[in-house]
Amino acid sequence: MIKAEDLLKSPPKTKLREVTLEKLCLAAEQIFMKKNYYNTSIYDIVTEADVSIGTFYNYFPDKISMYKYVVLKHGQDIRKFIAKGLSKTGITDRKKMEREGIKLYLDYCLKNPRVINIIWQSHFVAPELFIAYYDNFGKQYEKQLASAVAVGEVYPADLEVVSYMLMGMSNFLAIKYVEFGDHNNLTDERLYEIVDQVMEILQRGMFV
Amino acid sequence: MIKAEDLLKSPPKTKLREVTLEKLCLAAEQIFMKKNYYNTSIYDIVTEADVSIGTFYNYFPDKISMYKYVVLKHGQDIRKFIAKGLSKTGITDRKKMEREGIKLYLDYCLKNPRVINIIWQSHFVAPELFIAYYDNFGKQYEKQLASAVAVGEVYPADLEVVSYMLMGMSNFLAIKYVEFGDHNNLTDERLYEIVDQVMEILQRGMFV
DNA sequence: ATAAAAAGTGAATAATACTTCATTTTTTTC
DNA sequence: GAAAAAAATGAAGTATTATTCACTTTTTAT
Repeated sequence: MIKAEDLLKSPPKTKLREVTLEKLCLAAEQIFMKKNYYNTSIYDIVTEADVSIGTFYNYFPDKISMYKYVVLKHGQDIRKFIAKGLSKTGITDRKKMEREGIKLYLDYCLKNPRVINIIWQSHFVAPELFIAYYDNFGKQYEKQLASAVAVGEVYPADLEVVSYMLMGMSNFLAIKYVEFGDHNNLTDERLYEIVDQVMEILQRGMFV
Repeated sequence: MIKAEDLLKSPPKTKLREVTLEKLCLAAEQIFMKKNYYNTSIYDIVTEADVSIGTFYNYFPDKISMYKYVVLKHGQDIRKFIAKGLSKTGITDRKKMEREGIKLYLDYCLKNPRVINIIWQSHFVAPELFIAYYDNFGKQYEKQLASAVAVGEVYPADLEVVSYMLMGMSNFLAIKYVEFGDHNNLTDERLYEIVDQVMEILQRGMFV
């Protein structure tokens, strides 16, 4: 299993090294998202980060390693955001949790409008990361669903299929309403309406 | 609205021009899928197509136009495949149609294992195509759902949300079972099991 | 058969960008 | 505060590749 830290030329031990690494990452994130991996030059990154080209190679062995580093970090970020958001509410009812989870996911995408883009890029910049990302997400989903089934809150089913269904739904809704549309126009009420729609179908199905 | 034909340097009027164009497209499709847009050089394409570099520029003004051409053609292909497959069955019941539609979509992805890949690439190679593709697909979905609502086969709902939910599901299942897994190991029975799982949830929901 | 039009060719051009490394600057240590 | 270690620098090397264009070959039309 690939770890973000293994992609660095050496682990940041000093304060300065930490600061510069952070500058580089923020810049890379920014530009990888705005343009894309292949249209982003190292010159672009170091210019935005306000360091020299040599410095870049002081931290990462090559361009692809830096990209992977950023993607892995971002994945951690989303998961943390949702996990924290969920635990804060104290909800245990699975249906309410699902609702809140979808809401939190869309929220995150709204606050970081291009985050899906950067993760989706990995689909063909570094496919193994893409697979690992959704595998991971999916497995966690499955686990939670399994315990919900155990206490009779969710119908027994092939939970792998169910988790990919749910991930697909959330992802496409995020793409539609955050990326396609003008996400500044997406009010909180509208977001709740969308989530409610989804929940209604997950509750009683779509066919009469 | 961008049309595939407008991307050609001139419309193929002679037989020879049609043949060479087809050779180029097949080669490009092949390689764009195996590698990706940015890792594919024009030299790669013309070598596979067994023509010269000059010939390439005889047909397309540049690399991006050729890519767009291939994506647009592929989009037409999928839609035709599903529409034809559906009309052949003669089904009118919306639930059965949905089932068959999802099955056909996964079938298409199985037969063209990297087709999602090439369309998803457009997400950041040519975002306007990506948006148009799903917009189009989604609108058609909506229309069909609307008539199903009219005859009382589907619950009234925000059909835009519903169609993106359905597209997201299908896409992610295709990715999971066609791309991630070893798609040669995916039997027809397993495919039907997956579709049945989906339908069960769309029928009665997932929450007890 | 011949002239004109269409199609094909590939060497040369031009531009971009990844990466290296010898040197300089800054920070830390004693 | 001097020596050593860490970090930063950016010009130069190397490589790739999209695109052009003057020329050749093939096809079509008369």
